[in-house]
Amino acid sequence: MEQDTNIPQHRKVYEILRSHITSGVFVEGDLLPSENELCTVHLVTRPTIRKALDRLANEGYIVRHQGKGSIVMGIPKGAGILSLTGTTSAIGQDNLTTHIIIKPEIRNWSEAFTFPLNKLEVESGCIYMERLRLVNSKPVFYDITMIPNINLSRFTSRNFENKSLFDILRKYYHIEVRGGEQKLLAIVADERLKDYFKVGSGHPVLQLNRKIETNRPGFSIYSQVFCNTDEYALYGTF
Amino acid sequence: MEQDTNIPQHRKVYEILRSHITSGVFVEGDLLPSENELCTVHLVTRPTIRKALDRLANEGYIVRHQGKGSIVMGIPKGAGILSLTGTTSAIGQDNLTTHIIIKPEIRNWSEAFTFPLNKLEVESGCIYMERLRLVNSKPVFYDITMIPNINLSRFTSRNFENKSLFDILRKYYHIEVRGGEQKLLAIVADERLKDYFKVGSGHPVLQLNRKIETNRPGFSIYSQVFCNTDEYALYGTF
DNA sequence: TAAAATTACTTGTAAATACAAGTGAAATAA
DNA sequence: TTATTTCACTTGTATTTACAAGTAATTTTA
Repeated sequence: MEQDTNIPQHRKVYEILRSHITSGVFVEGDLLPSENELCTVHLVTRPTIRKALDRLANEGYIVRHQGKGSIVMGIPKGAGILSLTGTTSAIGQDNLTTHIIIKPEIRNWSEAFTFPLNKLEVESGCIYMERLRLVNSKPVFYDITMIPNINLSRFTSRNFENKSLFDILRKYYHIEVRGGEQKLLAIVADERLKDYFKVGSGHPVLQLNRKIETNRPGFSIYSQVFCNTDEYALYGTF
Repeated sequence: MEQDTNIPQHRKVYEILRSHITSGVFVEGDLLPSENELCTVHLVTRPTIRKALDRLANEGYIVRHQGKGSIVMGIPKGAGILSLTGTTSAIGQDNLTTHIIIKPEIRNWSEAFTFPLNKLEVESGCIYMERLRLVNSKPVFYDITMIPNINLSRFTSRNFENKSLFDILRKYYHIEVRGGEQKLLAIVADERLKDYFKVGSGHPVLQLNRKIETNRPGFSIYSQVFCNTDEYALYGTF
């Protein structure tokens, strides 16, 4: 199964400390054991410990202070909608309701919001859906999602009303987001958006085209999000 | 001038190699000199060289292959304006020209684009500047930058025409971007933006308010960027 | 009592050394 | 000629050692 050997020590220490932070053994503000303490605990030398801490610091789990120690920062915040997690976590799930405009259905496609598709993606077709997201009962997001129809059994019959698409992909299909590309524009609302957002002519709308890459090689999710930023600006950290 | 001493060796090597990549001494696909060669050139030992290369690899300037060497990847695409590095690297420096609308000057401030300021920031005042960025001779970005006037000697007399603000902060003041927050909206161009972007009434414009945190605790850079996305969408990876 | 110095920690930098492991070309053997 | 082996070179991991520099509590001194 897992080959303990072959995995470098600094990596093991990193994984252990990281899990201790994500699981709450250490919480924000805590002081990590000193490097020398970690040395004796993990039976390695300081450069090895420091390599593990380097990575944790780089990823934002800890902040190090000369003379004081390593301070735990907790799980690093994502970049909200502008980064990994999708619209749901950008707002806070409480006030977000979802209306399915077009239920997940299988369609043909040849390109996805200006992103080119590879041969397998084109041949497989896509699962297409449209959703309107309301924040405090006001329509704010209108999004079109296209997912290659590769190895996603029973996907179209699932319920997306109150669940995050990404949660479902992770839980049932072991698909996790790794990164992606996005293009951002400001446009004026067309007839459809005027209707959905209940706004007048010439209303500015933020458009976001995204290609979201996953841990499955060659499997990307494509989405186009329109956002009425009148009351809610798109917020993110980086 | 700047104190050579005090700057760690691995940092100096990093800066040198980085500048060699960004300035085109090494181009994409090139093989960097081997670690041992770099040792003899820079008169340091391998761990020091490796620390510099670690950072270059981490930031995407190079990719390392055991047994082969370090391959130059060029200037990392990064998340462009949506992430760390600012507008300059979002487009590719070649086609970007900068017009200074308001030269860096010291002003009073009490808030920064809806971001609240702490007491020290308010008391210190800010360095204020406005710039218009042209991509292929067309005005695309209009940005207002406000930097707390804390320990930035001779800052207002520096030249920002063709240099990245962040490069200057890093090189001369050892200030590095660590992360930040941003708010994104779509608006319609006001009189000023219509004038700068040479667009008509009702033209949609993307507005980006950012608070950019640095390695100096409590020292943040605030910027407001307006972007005409007619021809150039804001592009980023994550 | 209050300021200053000491001290015992912490992380930061750097060298010297050793071996493991991957790569690719040159030398060797079939 | 072709397949194999060897070898020189690359980066990866890890230890040991040493000192610098920042922090904070303690001790000393005024």
